[in-house]
Amino acid sequence: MSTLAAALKPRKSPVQARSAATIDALHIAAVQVLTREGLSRCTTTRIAARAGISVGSLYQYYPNRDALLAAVLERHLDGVAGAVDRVCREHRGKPVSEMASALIGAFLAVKLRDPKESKALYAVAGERGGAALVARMQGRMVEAITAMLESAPDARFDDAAVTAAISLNAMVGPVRAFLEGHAPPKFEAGLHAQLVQLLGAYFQTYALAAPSRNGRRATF
Amino acid sequence: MSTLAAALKPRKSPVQARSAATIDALHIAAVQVLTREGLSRCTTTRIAARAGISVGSLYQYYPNRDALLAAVLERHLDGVAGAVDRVCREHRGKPVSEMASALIGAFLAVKLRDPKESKALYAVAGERGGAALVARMQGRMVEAITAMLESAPDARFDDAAVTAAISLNAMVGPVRAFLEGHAPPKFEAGLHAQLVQLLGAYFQTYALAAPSRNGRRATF
DNA sequence: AGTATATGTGAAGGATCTTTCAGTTTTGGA
DNA sequence: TCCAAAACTGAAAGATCCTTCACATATACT
Repeated sequence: MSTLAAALKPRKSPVQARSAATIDALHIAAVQVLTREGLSRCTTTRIAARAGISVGSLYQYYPNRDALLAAVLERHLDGVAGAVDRVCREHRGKPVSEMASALIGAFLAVKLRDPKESKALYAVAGERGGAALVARMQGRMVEAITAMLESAPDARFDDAAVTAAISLNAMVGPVRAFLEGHAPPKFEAGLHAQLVQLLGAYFQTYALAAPSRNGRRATF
Repeated sequence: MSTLAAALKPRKSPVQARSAATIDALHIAAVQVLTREGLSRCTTTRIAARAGISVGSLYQYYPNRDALLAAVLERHLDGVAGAVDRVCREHRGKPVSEMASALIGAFLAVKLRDPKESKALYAVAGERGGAALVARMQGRMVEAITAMLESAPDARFDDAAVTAAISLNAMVGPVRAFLEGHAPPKFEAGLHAQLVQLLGAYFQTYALAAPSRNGRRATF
């Protein structure tokens, strides 16, 4: 384990129920301060105050500010990656159009469950510790999507990993734009449908020629 | 003009050639410090030192740190939006497949011209002043793409603005993932081709039925 | 009840950062 | 050459912020 990684690890684990509640309060407060004040003003003092505890308590569980923020981000990303993992496993062997629809549905569901949290954590994801976490989680998701794609009965991908990475990020882009507030008003209403159309069309590009239907291997 | 907006405006304009050089040096130094130290350690003192000038000079042109960073971001985004504006105007009336290819080519060209700068400025884009700038530029680009899409002879979009916004961000997502380093190794090689395939397929989804070719109105 | 352990407290030291301003140097033109 | 305007300088004041630590309180268990 590198020194840098160690510097972001939690300091000690909760034993009594009381401390678990404290940690929860810290995570919630961190997101709140993040949304209300921004990353630069998201200080340990403010987080602790909002959580209703003292700064000292914060430092019993996290060695520094970044470690706390990283923990909050990790919990969030873990939820997202978990959801993607699950759908991908559940849709192996299904037609690619179903894969697209299911993947998007699951991703949107987790990301939009708590939009404020999702939005706030983008700032953390850009920092030193956050970038590494995001990279790890992206890897996990790409792996899951890749495995799903390779199991498609109606398509063959020459490099499923690349297709998976493109798909994931083609989905991430619009969702992020929506969460961050850049986006025309009618954007939200059509988001799900448009993403399904986008990924659906992309996947069909790799479709195997079907005898009865007029599916075709499109080239651009 | 709001007080907040005024607080991010440059303080005075360069009169002699010397000061224009100083401002350039500041912008370059800001990006360098940003990449080497990260946003939180990207301080006025460090930027000035790297630029080879004193802190006082910095404050003659920008009222505060955020104003400088916003100016750097604005210059960058203006370049990107300008490039997109241009291609979109040049490809009105062309088939959608050409639109997709050209749009992606232009976007990739500006964004990858100086990858370090592009990457570094993501952090700035997330801050208070940056978000507003990004929103403005996104609006400009979406407008340009919308106009282009509506001029397509071989497709009809029921809501071109939404399609434009989705397209833009479906492109932004993967490019950002690449620049930030989350991405499998073979990602870069296929990035351009894959994006063309992605947007091309998406646009074809709105294609008008062509009498001679086997273009079809796909539904998912 | 008594004790060991877990948890919580918050003032204060030390480290940056931001921003100002009184004074110095450079430039362009008379 | 000489001066007024433009540009530059950098030490220092003021404002946070991070983190620690000596001490207080709560909990679980005997």
